Amino acid sequence: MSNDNQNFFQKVYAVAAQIPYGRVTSYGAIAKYLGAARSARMVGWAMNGAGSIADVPAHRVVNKAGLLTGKHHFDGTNLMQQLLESEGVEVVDNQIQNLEKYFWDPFKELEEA
DNA sequence: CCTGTGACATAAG
DNA sequence: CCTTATGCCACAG
Repeated sequence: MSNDNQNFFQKVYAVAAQIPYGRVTSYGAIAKYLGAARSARMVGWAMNGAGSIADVPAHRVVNKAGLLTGKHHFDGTNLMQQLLESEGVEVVDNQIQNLEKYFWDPFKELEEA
């Protein structure tokens, strides 16, 4: 099908929208789940458009290191961190603590679902 | 079609 | 720890 390309953003939104409360995932994980592990940047970019979509909690998507690299795209300076902390996620210096504890793996969570 | 870009990831200095 | 460089790929103009 030729509509896979266009579905890329939709896929990103779909996965991001399924991130449960108090959980986080990485751009690379989503990208890989979508079959485009090298397109992690596209995931982030998709999140850029996600800012217009309330169903997509972009603040739950961080980089591989659990670092809030995308916080600069949020309204305030530490809004992203506050949102995560509000969900029970420990965030210190823009970095998620105990990432493994909060990490939400689309493969594990969705495939086994 | 070509160029620029980007919220990543990894490597190297 | 930091910055710089490269790859990678899809979208926008």
